[in-house]
Amino acid sequence: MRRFLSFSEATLTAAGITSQQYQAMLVIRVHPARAIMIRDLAKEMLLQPNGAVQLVDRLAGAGLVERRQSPTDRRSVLVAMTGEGSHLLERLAADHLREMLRQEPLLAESLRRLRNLGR
Amino acid sequence: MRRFLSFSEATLTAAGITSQQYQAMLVIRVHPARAIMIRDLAKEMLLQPNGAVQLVDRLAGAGLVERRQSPTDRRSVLVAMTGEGSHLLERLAADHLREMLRQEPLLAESLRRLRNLGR
DNA sequence: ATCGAATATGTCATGGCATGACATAAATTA
DNA sequence: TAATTTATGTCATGCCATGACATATTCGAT
Repeated sequence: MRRFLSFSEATLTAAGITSQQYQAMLVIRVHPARAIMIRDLAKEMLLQPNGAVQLVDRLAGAGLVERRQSPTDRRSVLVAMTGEGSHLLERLAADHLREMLRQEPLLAESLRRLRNLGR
Repeated sequence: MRRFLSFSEATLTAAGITSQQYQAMLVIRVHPARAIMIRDLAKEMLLQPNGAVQLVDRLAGAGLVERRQSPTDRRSVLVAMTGEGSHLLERLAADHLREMLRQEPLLAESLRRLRNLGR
């Protein structure tokens, strides 16, 4: 697990973003409307809402995400990917899947050993 | 994976330490002499040496770890667990193993799905 | 034996991340 | 309409990690 996370960290650093920013983009991407309220983003990432605000600040500052007005609630903000953000996310997700598949046998073996420990 | 890490985070927060601090203690505990040079700690944790210095600062500040003079090299410092640190580590490691075993079936299932994705 | 390079630790400034405490505006409900 | 709740945001704080740099010690080549 730690090995995979380490690969992930390196890949993301090279792309100029962090793990949290990547996770946030994944959450947005997977969301039905391709846009999400900050409150919901916070919930999915197990953060306090104000932490999510600042995460979105940084993503927006990097041009990967943009804030839109909600048509139904003037309090809330919808966060959506920019073209640049989408493009980057696709590339990174593909890299991650490839690496995950590459390391899958090793992880399976660790899991087998763990299972034996439990007996 | 994220679910387990989330459990880990909560457990560690309740104990008043962070993930990095826990990892560092594990590395020290596993080391042959039960003591480690800061340089080697940095290597194992994939950090820059100066980052490890500050991590040890915080652990020492919390009384979980202590610095000792190396008998062979006056430049270097040996970091070892205190009694308090050892005690805490044992407890946390047991909690983690228990939870890992509890979530093992779920992880195995995810791995199966991943393997199918690869075909 | 000594001088220069390499090594080990440490300091400082910076930036991302996350929290708690608090503030503001808009929506809900009583 | 008044009180409450909700959504976002600001501020101060602390951990984490980095790059740039400093100091002390050791090692190696001459």
